[in-house]
Amino acid sequence: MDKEKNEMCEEEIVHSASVEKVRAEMDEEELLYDVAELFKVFGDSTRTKILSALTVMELCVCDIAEVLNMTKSAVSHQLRILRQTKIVKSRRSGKEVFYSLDDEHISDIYALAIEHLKEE
Amino acid sequence: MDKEKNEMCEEEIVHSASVEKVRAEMDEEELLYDVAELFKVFGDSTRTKILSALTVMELCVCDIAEVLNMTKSAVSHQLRILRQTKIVKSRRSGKEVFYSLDDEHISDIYALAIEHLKEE
DNA sequence: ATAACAGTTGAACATTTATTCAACTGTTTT
DNA sequence: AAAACAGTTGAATAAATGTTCAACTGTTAT
Repeated sequence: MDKEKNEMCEEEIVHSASVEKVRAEMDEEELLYDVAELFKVFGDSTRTKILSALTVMELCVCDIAEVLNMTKSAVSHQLRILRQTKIVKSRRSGKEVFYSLDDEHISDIYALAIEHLKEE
Repeated sequence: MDKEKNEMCEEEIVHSASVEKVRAEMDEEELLYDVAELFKVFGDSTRTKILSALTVMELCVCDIAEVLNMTKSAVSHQLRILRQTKIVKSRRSGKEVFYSLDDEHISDIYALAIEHLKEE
């Protein structure tokens, strides 16, 4: 069943040439989903705080919680997301688990955003 | 009222030196909120699709809706977010409103993310 | 003036997601 | 072996967010 007139432009009225050109030249849909997923990870202030802290030095969960003034549980949940996306890595040392940045591309993207925001 | 023992590390056990160093050297909290807000805009596949399409060429709302196979309303809502954050700009031409990329820093960040994802 | 179309907007709805809470694992110390 | 601590995890709750729907504005054509 077709979409209603009110919700979709008529074939004739749409700039068909533009639509076709864009469809041919824009990035693959799958890649664009991945881009969104990647940025989603940075789109939370708890996680940007964790990343900023880890830019300074390696830290255990307890120290991150102390720096952010949050519970270990909340921090751990966010660290799991950062670990799963390969943005941070962890190593155990006795009872403690130390986290550090894993991906340098990520630092570059992060730094570029900071630079952009500071310029305003 | 203090947080419960179970939820916050004891002062003595936390690595106080690390915590102080990180607190002194990490980015300002306000900046980190802004970073998160900026990335949040890229953290949605509808918006990454719109940005990828506008990288190819300027487009009216109707064409974007056609390319993404979405309603004009849904696209317009997302365009508003991109406009408010100064990532895209618009110009009216008759009945149509054309959108294009506004900020080149943004294109750089976007390109860096694409590059990162393509390398894997 | 009226109809038709492009686009916008607010409210409702559905989905996602961050934090809390409680229970759990693993390591060290006594 | 038991207690103590660091960290993890799943379920529940609360908050944020994307899409739909319907009504609206603004422009052009009849």
